[in-house]
Order: sequence, then C-alpha cells, then structure tokens
Amino acid sequence: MYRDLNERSRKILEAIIEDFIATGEPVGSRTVTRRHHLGISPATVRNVMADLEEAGFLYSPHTSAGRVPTEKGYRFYVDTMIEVRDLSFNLRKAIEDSFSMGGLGLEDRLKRAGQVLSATSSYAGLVSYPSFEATVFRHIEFVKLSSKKILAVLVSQSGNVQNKVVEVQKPISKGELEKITNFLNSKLTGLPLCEVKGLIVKEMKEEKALYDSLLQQAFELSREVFESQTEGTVFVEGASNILDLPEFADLECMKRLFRTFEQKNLLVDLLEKCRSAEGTHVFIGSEFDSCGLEGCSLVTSSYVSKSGISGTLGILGPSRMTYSVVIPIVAHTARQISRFLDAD
Amino acid sequence: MYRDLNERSRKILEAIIEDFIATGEPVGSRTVTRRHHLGISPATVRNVMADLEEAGFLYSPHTSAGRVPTEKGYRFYVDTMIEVRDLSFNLRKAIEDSFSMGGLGLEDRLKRAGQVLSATSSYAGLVSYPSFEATVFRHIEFVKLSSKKILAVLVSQSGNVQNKVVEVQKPISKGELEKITNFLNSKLTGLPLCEVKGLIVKEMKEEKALYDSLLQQAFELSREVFESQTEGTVFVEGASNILDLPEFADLECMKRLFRTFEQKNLLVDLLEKCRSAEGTHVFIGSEFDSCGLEGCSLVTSSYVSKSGISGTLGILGPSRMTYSVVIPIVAHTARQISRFLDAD
DNA sequence: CTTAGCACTCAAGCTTCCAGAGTGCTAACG
DNA sequence: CGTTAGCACTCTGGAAGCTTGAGTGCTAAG
Repeated sequence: MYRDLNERSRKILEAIIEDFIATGEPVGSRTVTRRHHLGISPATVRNVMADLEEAGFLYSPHTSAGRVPTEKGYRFYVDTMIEVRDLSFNLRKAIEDSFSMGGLGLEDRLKRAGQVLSATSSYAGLVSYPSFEATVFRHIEFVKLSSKKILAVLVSQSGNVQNKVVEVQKPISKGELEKITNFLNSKLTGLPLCEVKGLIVKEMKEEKALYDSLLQQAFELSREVFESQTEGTVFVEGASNILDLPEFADLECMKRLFRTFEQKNLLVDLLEKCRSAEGTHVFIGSEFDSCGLEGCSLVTSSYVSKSGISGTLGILGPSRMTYSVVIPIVAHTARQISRFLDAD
Repeated sequence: MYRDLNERSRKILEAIIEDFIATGEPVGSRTVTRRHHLGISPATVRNVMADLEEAGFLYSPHTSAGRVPTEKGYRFYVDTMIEVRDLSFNLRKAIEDSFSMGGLGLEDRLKRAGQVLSATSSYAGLVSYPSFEATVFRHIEFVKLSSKKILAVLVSQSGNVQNKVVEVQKPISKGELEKITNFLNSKLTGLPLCEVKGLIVKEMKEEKALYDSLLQQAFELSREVFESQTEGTVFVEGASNILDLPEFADLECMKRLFRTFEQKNLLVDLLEKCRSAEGTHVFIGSEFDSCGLEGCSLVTSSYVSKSGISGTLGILGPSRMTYSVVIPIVAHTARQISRFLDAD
C-alpha cells in the first residue's frame, strides 16, 4: 500500500505532519525547507507534496494554502513514524503523584486519573467507571425504608457500591430481612456478578416447587436488585481545554462539542467500544463513531485488575494531537490504575 | 424609588421589556407604538424612553439602536409587573408525568426533575442533591475490604447512600466490626447528621478515660467516616439549550459558559446560596455571584420534605427570560419533589 | 403636553483593493 | 533525468470606503 513512499517522501511527510501538529497552520513547501534541513529546494518539496496529495496523505484546503494531513496521513504517521518517547520525568511524576494520595475511594481515584490525563496532555481526559457486571459479589445489605420500600446496597469485591430502592408487594419484617441478607451473602459471596444473575433465575425456578416463602422472597428481592443495575458512568475532565484550539474556534464546532460532552452516554459507549483491545490504541477522526467529535482523535487504554475489574480511559483531543506525548501518558496512567486496583 | 413612574411610563417599560424578551433585539420607539396600541406617537415614546433611561431602567447599546432593559429594569418588571400565570395544562402535565413513574431512586428522580425543568423551559435545569448534613441518620454498615481497609456505607432516613473507604491502623476482626456496627446503629439512629458529628467528638473525649478499646475503635472509625462527607452534587440538564440564544452567539461567551458548566462545584455553591429563602426566587444578572454567567438569570425554589431533607432546584437562562412562564414551572417542580420525598 | 419633521449617528453589510503565502508549470542546469 | 530557479496565477484575509436602515434627539408647531 505504501510501497511508493521512498525515504525522502517519508521524511517530507513526517516534517509536514509534525509542523502541522505544532502550529495548526497548513504547511507550505518553503516552510518545510526552512525548518527541516533536508538539502532540497522548495520546488522539489512541491513535487513530492503533489505526489503525497495524490496518494491521499495530504490535502490543501485551497489552492494557495499549504498542505494539511488527512486521516490517512495521520494513520500512517502514527503507525510507522512515531517514536513513542519515554515519559519525561515531570510527567511521570505528575501521574504517579496523583496516585500516591491515600484514602480515596474508587470513584475519587478515577476522577483524579481523569484530571491528571487532562492536565498532563492539555486535552480532555476520559475515564470510564468499571462495568459493574464484570465485578465480583462481596456483600449485599438491605435497609428498610418504609413498610414496602427497601434499600438494597450492593458491594463488589473492589469496594464499588451500588444501591437501589426496591418496592415489594407484601411487607417484610426486619427479622425476615436479616435472614434474607445472611442467606444471600453466604450463597453469593465470591461469585462474579454476571453469574449471580443467572444463578438467581435458576434457583427461583427450582425453589418455586418448595413453597418456602422466605426463600422465594429472597430471590424475588435479589432479582429486582440485580435486574437493572445502572451501567455506565464516565468522568470527563478538562473538556474546556479543547476550546482554545484554533480548529474549534467556530461557533458551530463549539456547539457541537458542547452537546456531545453533555451526552455522557455517548462517551460511555465510545469508551466501551474501545475496551476490547489490550494495550494503547489510537483512533483517528472517523475511525471511531464520533457523533459530534469530527476532527478529533482518541487515544485509549484499558485498565484491568487481577480480580477482573476493568474499564477504559483515554485522552480526547484534536486529530492534530501530540501523539508521541499522549500515548505514553495514557499507557502509564492505565498501568497506575491497574496497580491501584490490585493493591487492595 | 419608583415614584416618578406614572401609569404610561410603566406601560411603555413593560412593552419594551416584553418585546425584548420575545425578540432579543433592542426595541425602538416606532416598534413600541406599532406592536402595542397605546394611542401615542413614537416621539412621545421617545421622550418617555429617555426618562426611563435616565432612571436606569433602560440603556441603548449605541445611539442608533433601540433600548434594552437593564438589570434594574428586569428587577422592576419581575417585582411589579409580572403576572405569574397558571401553568398551562400541557406544562403541568409534563411535570407531573415525569413524577408519576414509579420505582426510581432519589438520584434518578432528581435527574428527571432537571430534565423536565430544561425541557419545559428550554433553558438549563439545575437540581441540587440534598445536603447530606441536613438528613437524619438511619443506618451504618461496615464491609471489610482487606485487613486494613474498611468500606463504610452510610444510609440516611430518606434512602440517600454515601460510602467511604477508611484505612485503619490496626486490623479489626469481623466480629469486632459487627459489634461496632450494632453499637453505632443503636446509638445514632434517628439523629440528624449534623448532631452525629458533634456527639462523636464529645463521646470520644469521655470514653478515652474508660480505655475500652472497642468503643474507642468504634468512635475512631465513625469519626473518619463522618469527618469528610463529600458534599454537593448537582444535576445540570439541557445546558446546551442556551447555546442557540443570540446573546451567547459569540466565541468568548460560549467558552465562558462551557467552563462554568464544567465546574460543577461553582453551581453547587450557587444553588446552596439560594437555598435559604423559601418560595420561588428570581436572581438577575449580577444579583447572584455569577462567575462566568454574566447576562444570565436564575429562578430557584427549594424543596423540603417533612423529614428535613432539602435542596434547591432552578432554571438558568438569559436575563432575557420568559419569567412569567419559568417561575411557575420552577415552583411546581419544587412542590412535586417535596411531595415525592414525603411519599415515603 | 404632544407630535411632526428633520438632521444626525451608528452598526452592519457590501464591495473593492491590496498584500502575502503558496502553488503549478516551464525551462534551464548539472 | 532528477532538481531547481523563475514566473504567472490563485486564493485568503484584512483594511478601507461606501451605502443602507434603523433609531435618536432636538425644535417648532399644534
């Protein structure tokens, strides 16, 4: 596919992309020769640029502007040219410091991770809350709110808490509730949540025959609790960092961004889709389903704990992104979260 | 203060403000006479307008534009001219319908309230989470996460849940933890949370002398839990509604708004400050400390349950807001939330 | 006191113009 | 034959000037 690109063309493409990333302005042939000493004249560069445009790596906004990378151009750059540098001492320190503070719960921790992503990259940081489904049951607790309303508090192995108000048909006494609690805790502890659901449905069918009303109530209750666990939270930090970039200095663009960031569920889906892959990944422009995020790129990485909790984090910025800096930031932050989760 | 305003001046001021609210364009003398049949000529209107400008109710953006209301103008309008209409059938229905759906927890309920505020007004809806401080203790539960990490789950009378991970110095056994749980629950149930804090500090001093290590641990633990309850969540819905208003069709304005909406804690504080007052209140422009919300008005109302839970909700929009519609929407929504809270 | 008339002002939109940056092509050069 | 200098051409963006329309303030007459 790229066989036509000789060394010189690659050098020139790289120069153009890096200049554009740095300045945001279309890059002309003269600029290339001035800033990078390639030992060739602007005219030669022009010839090569015409070829690169032909090949789909560049395009010109209009005849008398310089060239700008296309998505294909960025993709080629990211895949074959980037040298992922080590994190600078300062960045590494910034990330690790944000994890050294003790006594924070999972939620605060993830939020901080988002903040550090945003602060170190100066783009927007996204961190998804681990899917509750994937976690392991540790403890359930019922608190009676009124005669027919019961609050269920569900705790996962990782200390993640979810709660839900359940309305029951006939009142359950405090004693019964306690028995149900003990029964469920002894029965379910240590099971992955996804299995818990199946188990309950199965047991309900079997127990039906036994007519043990307490057990029946227990299952009825837990079915309600596990049935509709709210999924999907995402922390977005530093979205306003993106505002000052020249590529979004336009009313319509900005409205679009604003609207997209308002719909958290879009972002949840976005990160969810990126979860599958291991390692750090770069999605450029239309490579991800970017409703309202045209002209953006997303660098993601997943975090996973030994106990199976997993989620995704990433940095969202313009396609004109300093990939070589952002990629190690994302990778390192994901590693730190994983480590934190295992530390329990 | 307003003694100089005769009936005619008031009529003209009202006409100007209502026209401006409707169109967003500065209102000229000719427009006033055309749209409202006051039986006077544009020249007369001009004279009156000059007086109104003198008095600080109006100003002109420049000599050859019409007049625009000042904050003082809006204030006068809201205080003395507005007739708060009853809610139209449709609006009332929309609000009540959003409360008729059963089985939602407090959080979802408040979020929905925000959505309905935003949808019915087409501005932004804000709803603050009730202050945990003001609620009544119902139940505490400890779950051991690891030898030194304990998850505390705190439930208020209203079914509001907060949780916190606490790190302890020396390991606590499961049995001890259970005793502590029982002890605290029997001791604290029914107390307002603000009193709980004081109580714990007091008891800790007294118990110190007794050297009962279990009790000491109990208090130590609960002190940590109650010490730093995270306060302040606010649901912001439909912020992007504001984007299409002509008064914010400007890059700088929009960035400011974006940044302000990103800092939820600012909005929390804002609503918190408005909580004190009972009934529905209108804050115009600089009347509230609107960091980044210049040119906006805020209509708020507090919701209170019999059990003492309270919070604030409101609609944030441009100062050029359809107050006569927004005020009853806010008032009715607050009533509905209060009713819902009491229904437990 | 009200109003018609008039001169004046100002913003916004339009055209025109110019400078600057960059291109593509061609012809000369090593 | 690849490379380069030169040149004509194109296009954007900003500045300057012009026009239009809406609206005002003032004055003098009703």
